[in-house]
Amino acid sequence: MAHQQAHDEKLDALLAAAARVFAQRGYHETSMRDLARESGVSLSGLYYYVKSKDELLFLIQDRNFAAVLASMEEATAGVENPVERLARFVDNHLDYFASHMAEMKVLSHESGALTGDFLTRVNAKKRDYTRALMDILADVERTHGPAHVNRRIATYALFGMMNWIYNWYDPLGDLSVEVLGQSMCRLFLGGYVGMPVSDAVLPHLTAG
Amino acid sequence: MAHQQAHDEKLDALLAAAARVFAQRGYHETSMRDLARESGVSLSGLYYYVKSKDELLFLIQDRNFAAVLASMEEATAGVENPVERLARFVDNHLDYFASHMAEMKVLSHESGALTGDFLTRVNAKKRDYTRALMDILADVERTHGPAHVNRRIATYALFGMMNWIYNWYDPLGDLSVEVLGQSMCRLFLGGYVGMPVSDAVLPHLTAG
DNA sequence: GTTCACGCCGAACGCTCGTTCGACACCCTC
DNA sequence: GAGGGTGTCGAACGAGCGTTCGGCGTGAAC
Repeated sequence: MAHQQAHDEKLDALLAAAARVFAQRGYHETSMRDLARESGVSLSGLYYYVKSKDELLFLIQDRNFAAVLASMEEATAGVENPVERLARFVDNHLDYFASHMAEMKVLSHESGALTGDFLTRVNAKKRDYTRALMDILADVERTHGPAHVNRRIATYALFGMMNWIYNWYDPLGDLSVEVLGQSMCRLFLGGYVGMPVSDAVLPHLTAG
Repeated sequence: MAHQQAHDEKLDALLAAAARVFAQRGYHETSMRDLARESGVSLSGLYYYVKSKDELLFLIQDRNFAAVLASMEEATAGVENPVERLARFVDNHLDYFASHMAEMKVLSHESGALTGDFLTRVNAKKRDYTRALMDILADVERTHGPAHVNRRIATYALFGMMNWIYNWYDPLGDLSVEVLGQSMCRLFLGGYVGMPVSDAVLPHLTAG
């Protein structure tokens, strides 16, 4: 139905605008009046698309988490080599991050702003995503010798270096997201299992 | 003068209580009434110690940044070996972080909430601190072979894995801050200059 | 015994917040 | 052309916000 599609498109645009403002000013500092002004809709008009400000934040977080999860599963599907699986995970994460900077900043920075059912549902996705990386690390250990550091610490350290980029990285600057991904893979793998990554051991990074 | 000292002590207690609440609820979600309730002072009584809510946040950030900066300078003073300097930097950072979890979460999470002069002053300290780590990395490169990744990326990656801990680390859990520091040093050095850190190359970590 | 700064407070001000409500124009269906 | 769902709006509500102000008790200074 055309109605439904137009409705969804407008909601998407609204969420995108909201994410932009949330990323810039922060969730709690942003008023519904700000969002109305920025998205070209009246204050009360917002409530036709969204039940509350909370739900707005939830929709941004839930949709983007779902997208990065799906994208990650597609990127790693069928890849047998654990190191390459890891590289694809990292690449996918940074790639999505860089091309949805505002949304991902909201995801990383405002994760504590949700409550109740909304929080539970987003946390479930977060748990799945974290688990996926941890499983890859377990595979890497199996094939590339013992880990030099605790797996849980390694997992969160890797997420830390990736997610922190919203504090400093400029997608339009001179550092490409490919270099970023390759760098973090090297940094991580070299320390985690002592892998010498100075040479081209990550073929897919150059192959596209 | 005894008056001044008592005043300062009360201000310190107030800042500590405020940092605790800010860390839990966030800066903007916390009202001055919340702080009054939590610190046992009346709402208007707060304004005897502090000019505004903004200044309260600034004082928390500025004082703790100054403390971690001074502590870092003391920890690295006189240490010649670049790798050990790096290890001490990391240890100091994580140590201060773990023992001032609330304050450091405020520092990491609410860095964008300041404006104007307050922002400028905190950013200056942040720049100094970042520069200090970058200089250590330059020394490490000089003595331990060429870097495998861009120095700027490496710097922020290391800060990322360290600062991210406020999202997952429990100082009272079974992971000690010593293990945390050692792990992140290994992780970083192994990937940055290909240093094999599986054996005890970081003497001070076990020596205290 | 008066003075005065200090530490602290209750009450209030003006403002902004998220949300609701009733209404209006539009367009498709019959 | 009547009816009803869809999309949008201005105006208003009650609540909570950061901040201010006048005043009160206390203890040291003279």
